[in-house]
Amino acid sequence: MNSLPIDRTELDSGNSSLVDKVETRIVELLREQQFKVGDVIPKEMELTEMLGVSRTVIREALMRLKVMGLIESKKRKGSVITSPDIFNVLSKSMKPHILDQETLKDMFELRLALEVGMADFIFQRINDNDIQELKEIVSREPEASEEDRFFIEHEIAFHSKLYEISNNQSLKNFQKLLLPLFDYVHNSGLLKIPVNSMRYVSHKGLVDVLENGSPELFRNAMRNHLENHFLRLF
Amino acid sequence: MNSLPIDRTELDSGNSSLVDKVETRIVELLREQQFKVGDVIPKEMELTEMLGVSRTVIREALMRLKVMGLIESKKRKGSVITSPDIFNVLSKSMKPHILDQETLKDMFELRLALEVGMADFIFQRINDNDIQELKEIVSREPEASEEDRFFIEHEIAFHSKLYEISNNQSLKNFQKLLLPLFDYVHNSGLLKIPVNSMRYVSHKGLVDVLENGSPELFRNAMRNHLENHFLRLF
DNA sequence: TCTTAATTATATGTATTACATATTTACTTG
DNA sequence: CAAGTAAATATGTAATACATATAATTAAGA
Repeated sequence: MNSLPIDRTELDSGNSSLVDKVETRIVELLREQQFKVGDVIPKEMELTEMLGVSRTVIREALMRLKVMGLIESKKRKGSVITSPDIFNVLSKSMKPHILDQETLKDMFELRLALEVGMADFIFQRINDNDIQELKEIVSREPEASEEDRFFIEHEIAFHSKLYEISNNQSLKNFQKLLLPLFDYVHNSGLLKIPVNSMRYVSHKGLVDVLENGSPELFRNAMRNHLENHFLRLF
Repeated sequence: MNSLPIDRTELDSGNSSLVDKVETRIVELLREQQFKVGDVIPKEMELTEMLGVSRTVIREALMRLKVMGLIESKKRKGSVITSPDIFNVLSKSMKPHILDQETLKDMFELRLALEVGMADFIFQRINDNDIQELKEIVSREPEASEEDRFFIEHEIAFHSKLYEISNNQSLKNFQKLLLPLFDYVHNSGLLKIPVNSMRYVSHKGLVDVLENGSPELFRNAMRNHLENHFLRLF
């Protein structure tokens, strides 16, 4: 394996540092050479020689790839290509206290859109066991207007199960990622109208639709179930 | 500003390196001290003293925060807190040639769910100008079954406008992020049935619903419009 | 011969030091 | 007082040394 040294002339530069270039170059390299998940990439020292920069720079570039989830490094073994768990990556920058309000609101909306829109996947993949589980979850729910904290827990349990049924790992991860944001958004005063725990369509109602209805009916039911959230936004 | 040195005892360790701990500690610090967007954080040398580790380690930790978009660093000035553009962060790890097939499929599904689910936001925020623009886009579309490349461009133009109407920046960024994936997925042989450019509901049909219909009708129309994509998945 | 324990080699992880570079601040000089 | 120049400062890059974990190999023991 071979490669030309990094071009240090400041043609494009002004904003791109040496590490920037090296990072880009390494990613190019990995693609050119058709590296696949599981392959070990060249050692740090090999890269320093190939690109003609110090190990410090190589390490910072590799560190970035690591943070992005593109590689994992192990002592003695070197670094290997990994398929990034992109939502895990995202979760790293999801610090509610740092995200600006607009983004928080955006994410909140995104969640609502997803839950309404994933009806077809749920219907395609749901089985009798899932229905049973959902019924059990519903049966364990307390009567309306109990402990707030308690209420939210059951809310999460139910909706998490739906994500699970979707059998879409990225979607599941996305939800896990969004959960911590909700508390924050709920308490941030970001939404206009205070929360109203009365729901137009209950969890039980949703299960009924899942059992006997259609994706179309479910979308509408879910939309109604989330009515309060939508109202708070508009 | 003050802080105890990092605890180097390998209590939890086994997986967490020194940089891991330092990274966590710095984020804690920023939260404890209520740092807000725009604030400059302590200099690298201050941090080395505060935490009792080398500048190398501090730099690697800061580098991570930089990659996550939590800070930006400028020479002489130091590092300042920034509100992360989370989808820009995400785009960094979105290398289609590295993502595994399952994730690609997941993302494809995620897009479909979003477009069906965002009906309420579109309806809430659409205005007459938007309708006009959409009509113009539709009027510029070629007859069915023309150049494939051409067809896709118009497809993108139309759907991008919908995201725009949603007035949700994160959603827009998300779409921009997903676009490059589609070519890849389309050509990857990942989906079962070949693409069929015939659509059950046309773009013109969608605009009609936007003008005279309801969110509910629009969800169904969009679901039908995307029928081929759903079919290819199931 | 096979299993297990000790040894070694290797690549990443951490530390230290030095110098480069950009940019703000302060100073000098006309 | 303005303009240009020098100093100070914090990040960026480099080089080197040692620490540490672990894969690979070899040696020991059953």
